[in-house]
Parts: sequence; structure tokens; C-alpha cells
Amino acid sequence: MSATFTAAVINAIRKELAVGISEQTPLSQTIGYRLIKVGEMVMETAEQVLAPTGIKPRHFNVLSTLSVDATLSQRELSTALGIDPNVMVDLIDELERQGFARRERSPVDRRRHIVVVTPKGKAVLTKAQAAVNEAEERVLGVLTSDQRQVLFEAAGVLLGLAPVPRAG
Amino acid sequence: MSATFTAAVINAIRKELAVGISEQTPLSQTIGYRLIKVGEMVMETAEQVLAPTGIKPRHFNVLSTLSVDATLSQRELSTALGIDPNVMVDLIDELERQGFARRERSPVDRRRHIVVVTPKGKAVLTKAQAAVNEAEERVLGVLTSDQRQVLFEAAGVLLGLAPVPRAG
DNA sequence: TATTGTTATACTCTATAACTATA
DNA sequence: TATAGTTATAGAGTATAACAATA
Repeated sequence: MSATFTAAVINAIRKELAVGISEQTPLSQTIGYRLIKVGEMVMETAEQVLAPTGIKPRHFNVLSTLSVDATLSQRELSTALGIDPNVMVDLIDELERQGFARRERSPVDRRRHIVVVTPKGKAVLTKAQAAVNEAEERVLGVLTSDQRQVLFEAAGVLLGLAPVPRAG
Repeated sequence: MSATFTAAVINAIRKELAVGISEQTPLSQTIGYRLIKVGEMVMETAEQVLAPTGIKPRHFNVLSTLSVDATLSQRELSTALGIDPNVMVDLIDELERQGFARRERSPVDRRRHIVVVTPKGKAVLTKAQAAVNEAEERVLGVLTSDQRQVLFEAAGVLLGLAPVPRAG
């Protein structure tokens, strides 16, 4: 039921996007244009499936990153996620307003604001992660597992990421 | 020389993007996040390699689309490219100001503005196309041809495009 | 009545620089 | 001096609705 709703949302997005990339234009036959449109589609999907949880992709990214390293400061989050520090201020403000995180002064360097995820923040992350996982499964479900693997690796190469950072 | 400059630009973009997607975050291990970042990288690359020609990706898209069907109206361009009609107004305004295109009333339906590409517009499209081709070759050059093929097809599937619209 | 193009408006995003407090 | 965070501001981009001309 929640799954059905998600599927409907994703199909609507794909349909909408497909119109915007009709074969009327030669651009649709270039890899570059397709990659841009796919990125937009994935972002739109993320926004829509996260909406019911009350957070946006950026908040999700912050919470997700903090779930692995809980000692990151605003500055470190900014550089890790490619978000400008002044934008990060508003982001953390919003997370604080919603009770999902709070700022704590670092004892060793009082300039730094460590961002601490609250239990409520952890709960919303769990829900959001499930929604994202389900959406990803659904969106990429039209691909073969070989295609998905190549997509993952090729994107990593394009972004200059180390291949398989954590083996086995 | 122009080629060297392009390579430097692209490497700079990849480096910048790579920072924004460091392995500090578990997001970098998801296909979705990678696809979003790849799309952003491709878009940034397009903007930078087109800059010397005086046009932006959207102007390029319009000119490119018109080069295949020269009878399109603003409305048709809007839907084909997924750009809002009110945005298309400014876009065509800019192309007119630069002497790359002009509006002509359709004789059969005077509401429609057919967008006509001028010789100057065709010239800039040729230059822009060359710049885009070279950039694409350079950016995707780090991939194997198998990877590129899968990327192209998988992106097409994700966007709901017909496979191989023009065979042979 | 409906559609094409246009204009106006408000809203969101982003980029830049200045400011503070700490180091 | 340099850095972390904050604030202010301006610019770009986007979405919405209203409007005139035409169908």
C-alpha cells in the first residue's frame, strides 16, 4: 500500500521526464544529455519519496553521513557533501527545529559545532532510509543486475572514486 | 591547445566533484547518489566548455533540436526539452539578441512563433557541437566502450526511451 | 472556450562577502 | 593571521497565475 503509492509516484516521475526527453531531439541520443536527465529524475524521486518523512534529500544526506561518523562538524559535513557552509547553517537549523539534531560545541576547539543526531533523528533516518531503498529498488528494478553493476562502477570512475573502497 | 584547455577544465571539475563525494559518506556507495553527482558533473562540464562560444546548455539544446526540425514553435520546443514556456520566452529573446535565431509568425496559425535559426546561429551550433563532442569524448574516455554502451542503454531504459529508435 | 506567447510576481537556490568568536 | 560559523545581500533559476492575441 505504501509500496503501491511509491510505485505510482515513480511511474509518474518517469513519465513526466520521458516527455522532456522525447526523440524529437537529437540530444536524447547522447550519453551526456541522458546522464543529466537521469540525475534529475533520481533527485526528483528522492524528493518525493522523502516528503512523507518530513525531510529533504539534503537533510537525509546529513543524517546519513552522521550515522557513520558522529563527530563531524558543520565544516566537515559541508566539504564531505559538497554543500556551501552558509547553506549548511540553514540545514542544521531546520534539523534542530524538527528535533532531529542539535549543535554541540567541541570541547577541544570551541569554534567547531559538532552536529549530534537525536534519537528522533535516528528514527526519521531509519524511515527515510527504508523509503529511499525501496524507491531505488523500484527505479533501478527495470535494469538487469549486470547493468546496475556497470552503472555503479562507471559512475564511480567518472567521479574519481576509489574502486571498492571496502573489500569483502 | 584548445584541446588541452578543455582537458584542464574537465579535470578541474572532476576533482572538485570528487571532493564533494568523498568516501566519508555512505551515500557514495549508492547508485542513486552517484547518478545525481554524475549528472551535475556533466552539466557543469557542458556549461564550461560552451562558455567560450557565448551560449549555455539550454541555448545549445534549442539550436540542436531546431537543426533537426526547423518548423518547431516555442511551445513545441518547451515540451520537447522539458522547459517551461515562460522560460522559453527569455531563452529565445537571448538567442535573438545574439543574432542566433529569430521568431516568425506561423502563416497557418498566427499564435505560433516558429523559431528560425540564422546562419550565425548555425555557425555557433557547429562550434558548440564540436566543443561538446570533444568534452564528452574526454569525460567518458576513462570508461571502456562496453561501459559506455551499457551507460547509454541503461539511461535510456531509466528514462523510458525506446531502444535504438533508428536501427542500422 | 482553448491555446500561444508574454508578463509579473513570488519563491527557492546559490554565490559572495562581511562579520564574530575562537584559535 | 587563519578558521568555523553566521548573517546579509544580490543574482539566477523556477513555478504560478494572469493577460492579450488568435483560434
